[in-house]
Amino acid sequence: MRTSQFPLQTLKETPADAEIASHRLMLRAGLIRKLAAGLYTWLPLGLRVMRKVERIVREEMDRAGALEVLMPAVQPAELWQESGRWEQYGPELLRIKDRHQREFCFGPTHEEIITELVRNELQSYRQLPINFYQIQTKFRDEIRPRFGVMRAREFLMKDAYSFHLDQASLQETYNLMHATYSRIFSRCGLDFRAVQADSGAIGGSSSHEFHVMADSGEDVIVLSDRSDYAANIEKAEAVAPVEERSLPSEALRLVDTPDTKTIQQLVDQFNHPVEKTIKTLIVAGSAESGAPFVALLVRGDHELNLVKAEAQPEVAAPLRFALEEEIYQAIGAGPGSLGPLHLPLPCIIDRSVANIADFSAGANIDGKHYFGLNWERDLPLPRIADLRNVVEGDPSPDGKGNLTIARGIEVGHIFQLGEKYSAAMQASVLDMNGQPRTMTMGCYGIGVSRVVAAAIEQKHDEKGIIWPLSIAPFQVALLPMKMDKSHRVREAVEKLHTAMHEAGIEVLLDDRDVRPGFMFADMELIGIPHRVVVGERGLDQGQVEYRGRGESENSMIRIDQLIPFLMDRLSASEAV
RNA sequence: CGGGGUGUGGCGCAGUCUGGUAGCGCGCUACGUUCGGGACGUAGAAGUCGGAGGUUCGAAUCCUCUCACCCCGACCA
Repeated sequence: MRTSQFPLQTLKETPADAEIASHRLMLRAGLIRKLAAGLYTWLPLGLRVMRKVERIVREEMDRAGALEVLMPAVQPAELWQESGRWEQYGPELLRIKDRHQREFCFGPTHEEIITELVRNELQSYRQLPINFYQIQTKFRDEIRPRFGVMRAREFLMKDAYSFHLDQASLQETYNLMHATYSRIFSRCGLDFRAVQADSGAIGGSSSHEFHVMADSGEDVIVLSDRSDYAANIEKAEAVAPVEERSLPSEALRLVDTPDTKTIQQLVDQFNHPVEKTIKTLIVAGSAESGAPFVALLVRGDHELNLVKAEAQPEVAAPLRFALEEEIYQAIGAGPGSLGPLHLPLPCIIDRSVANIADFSAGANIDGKHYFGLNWERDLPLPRIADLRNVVEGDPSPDGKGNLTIARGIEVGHIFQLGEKYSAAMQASVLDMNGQPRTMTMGCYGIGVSRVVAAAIEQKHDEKGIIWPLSIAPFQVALLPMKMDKSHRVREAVEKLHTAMHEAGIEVLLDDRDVRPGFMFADMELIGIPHRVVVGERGLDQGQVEYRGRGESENSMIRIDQLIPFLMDRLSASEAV
């Protein structure tokens, strides 16, 4: 390919509304252009990258025995009503009507559609297990689309759905998909981790997310320093402290704290250790709790884990924090003065809260706190649960090592759906006894367009993108110096271009009439992994210059050795 | 949804407070000089100032409505 025939729509200036590196670079390198909030056009250069990711995904899914299908993007409301999600899904579901006023949605996911297909097409257990996948455009009307294609509304996704007669078969395919995803992201040249994830309301025994490691990632993941334990912080268990709770050593006292509304003020004003403070959070109670509100207690230096909180039977789902007026009405004191003693609400405390002695908490009277509180002396021990986010240094839940915290970009998610959709939509096959059996399902997604952004987020420098070879839009940039003036350079470059082409190398020849610095800057911005410069200087010695995108020094290569040299470089990183 | 902000050639911005008929940089076109790390000169093309209505002799600028986009808010006890 020649740049004269391939628009490099690069920008020298940084677009105003791009906040993170990948978004900026995707715009500057001319990979994408925004049409509207969360909607992007992929330019030729960007599409080449996305197609490469797609191809890797497709090859590995095929290799794992999955079968490609293509389902409609627009889906009838009836199927969503059947699964119950027409009501459950909020405004994120883009609902549309056709000319007959029939309701449809633009699919954010395809469980209903594949289940509808499979219940009609499959009749026998002999046809199971089976795994269908597609690579297709999804639409989710995100509250706040941002970061370019990282969190866009319209995006390209690979989604797969497997169907099984029993859990053992599902587990087998699940494991296969786990391995397949690992191969996919390895082949994409990314530093990633598979982490245990919350399977949410869907249930099921197992769920893993695949994260590309990057400091700008929106997800917090925790890793053990001594084992392969890895989990999303939403899921990571904060294990109970092993040491016994200390015995009470202080007397209970009620203290005037008129200017103490926050934990920080309590710590500062009373020189009180933050580990001996309690945060009392009021959330809406479930029908089961029998109370309008429920109190959740975590240590002052800890954060409530929303997923864990919502999972408590006493807590209403979705989780809702009480408003200030509601707190006054229910307790008679405002936030900032709440605590477990004389609290007229059901109470659940975090494991670490159960373990402190001589602690402080609000007195449920405005402007007053208790100090020297002790469980089982001053008040009974409430129900104990794991409610908090783990923090750096906490013991790993698998008992091996301590936890470290990192950030990641979720690019893949696999989970076991069980019978949620197959039961609701009556998708069954006849088993070996001729009896109908509801199929059990697995579901496996990869955000293809997000992988492109995540790769940039992980691999870039101040000059631009540094593509992993396997997903680079071109493998080699071929840059002639003063081609217009020098017949030798022109001849040499044309010969090399042809030779590379014949060797199957994806080469981009920069035949624009621009100054060298311009070419260098553009090729670095768009991140071509290998660069070959042909100039009079080198030709005098029968040489050309080579430099890898991540390198800072040139190597001189003899012209007749260039193709083998490049082939060597290209195959070195092909191996997985 | 609540709060804040921005809409002016393809991109980045000034001009708006204090009304007088639109400007800068990048990019683009042509020619010339240059050219191994985003060159320079000369000459050009390109904007109903987001939209609608109003005030005024006159509106990018003031008023009303509206649309779009961006940022913040989902831990606070």
